[in-house]
Amino acid sequence: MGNFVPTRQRVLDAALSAFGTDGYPATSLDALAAQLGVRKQTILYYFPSKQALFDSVIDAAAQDLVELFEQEASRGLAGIDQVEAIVRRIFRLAVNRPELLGLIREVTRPGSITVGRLSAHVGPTVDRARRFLEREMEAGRLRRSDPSMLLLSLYSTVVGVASELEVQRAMGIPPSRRATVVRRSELTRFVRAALAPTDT
Amino acid sequence: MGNFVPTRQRVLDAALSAFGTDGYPATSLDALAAQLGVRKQTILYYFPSKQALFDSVIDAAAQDLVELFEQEASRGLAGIDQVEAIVRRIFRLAVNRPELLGLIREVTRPGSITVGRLSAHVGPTVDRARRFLEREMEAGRLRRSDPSMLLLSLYSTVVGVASELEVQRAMGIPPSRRATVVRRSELTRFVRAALAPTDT
DNA sequence: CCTTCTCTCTACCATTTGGTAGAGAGGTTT
DNA sequence: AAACCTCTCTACCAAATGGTAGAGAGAAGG
Repeated sequence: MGNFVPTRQRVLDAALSAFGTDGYPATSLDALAAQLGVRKQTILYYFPSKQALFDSVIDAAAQDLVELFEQEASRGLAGIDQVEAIVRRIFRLAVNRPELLGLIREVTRPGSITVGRLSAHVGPTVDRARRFLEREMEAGRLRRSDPSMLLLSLYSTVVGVASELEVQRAMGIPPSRRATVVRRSELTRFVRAALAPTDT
Repeated sequence: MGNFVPTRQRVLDAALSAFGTDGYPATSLDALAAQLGVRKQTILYYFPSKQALFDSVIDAAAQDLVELFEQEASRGLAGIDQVEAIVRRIFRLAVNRPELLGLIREVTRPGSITVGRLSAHVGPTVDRARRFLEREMEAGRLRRSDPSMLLLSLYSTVVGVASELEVQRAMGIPPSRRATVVRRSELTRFVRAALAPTDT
C-alpha cells in the first residue's frame, strides 16, 4: 500500500472516466477537479486547456485499445477462433471499463473534430485487422465479403452489444451478471453464424 | 409554395436536428433560436424549458420511428425477407435523416435520464419485433436463439453500420454514394448469414 | 372603441463555464 | 543564503447559459 499516483495520472484517469461517461461538453473542469479533491487550476497546470486534456485522454485510451488488440492478435489463432477471442476481449473491456468504450462513442460522434486523432492511433491496427480478414477469406476460413465492410459490421455489432446498456434495458434484458454471460455467448453465436464460410 | 410552417413545428424540427447532431449539452437555446431567426424567448414560449423541449423532440422522434416500423411490419413478409425490408428502411432513414438516429444515440447514452421516455414509446414495437422473431424461429425460418439478444445484435449491427460514419472513415470507407450502396448490400448479406437457420 | 388572446420581442439576472495572473509553499541547486 | 523549479493555491474575469418579467404588436370578439 501507500503507493503514490502522480497528480497528472490521476487527472488523466478521472478525465477518461468523466468524458467517457458524460461526454465532452457535459464534463466541467470544476466538477472534475472537485472529484479529485483539487482545484481546477491544478488541472490546467498539467493540461493547458480542456481540449488539450481531452486530446491526452484520447491518446491514452487509444494506446490501451491498440495494446489490448495487438496482444490478443499476436496469439496467432486462425479464422473465427481469432475473431471470437477478440470479441471476448472487447466484451471483458466493456464490463471492466465501460467508460473507455463510452469515450470511443463520444469521439466517433458525427461532426467530431477529434476523430482524426483517434484514427491516427488505431489506423495501423485497423489495417492489420483488415488484412487478417482478407487472408482468412482467401484461405476459406471465413465467408467471403468486402473486408472493410465486414470489419465495420463486426465493430458495430460487438461494441453495440457490449456497451448499449440502455438499449438492452429497453429490450427487456436485465443488467445482471447472468444476463451478461448469456449476452456474450449469444453475441458469439451471432458473429460465428455471420462469419462462417458458405459450404458451396 | 408559400406554405406556412407554424413556429412551434419549426422549433421542434430544428431542435431535433441540433440535439441529434450535437447532443443535448452542446445545443444552446440561443444558437437554436438564431438559426431559426427568432429570439430564445420565443422557444421558451412554446416549451417551458430546454428539458421540456428535449422531451417533446423525443416524443416526436419516437413517433416517427414507430410509424416507420409498424408501416413496414404490416406488409406481412416472412422470415429473413421481413428483417431485410426493415434493415433497408432503417438504412434509408440513416441516409435521409441521420440526425434522427443521432438522437437515439444521444438518448441511449449510459446514465441518460430520458431513456424511459423513449422506451415507453417504442416498448410495444420492440415487443412486437421480439414476438415476430420468436414466431419465425418456431417456424424454422430463422436460426434459433434468444430473441431479445438477437434483437439487440440486429439493432447494434444495423444502426451502427447505418450511422457510424466517422468509424467508417477511419476504416477507409469513403462517404460516397457508391460506397453507401455497397455498405447496405454487405450489411444485408451479413444479417442474412447471421439469421439463416442451420440446415441440421 | 375597448378588451382579450396569441405571439414575439427587449431587458435583465444568477450561475456556470473555460481560462488568466500571479502568489506562496516546499524542495533542490548554486 | 540566494536563486530556482515544481506544484497547488486564491483571486478574478469575460462570455455564455437557462430562465424570469413584462412590454408591445396584431388580430378577434364584445
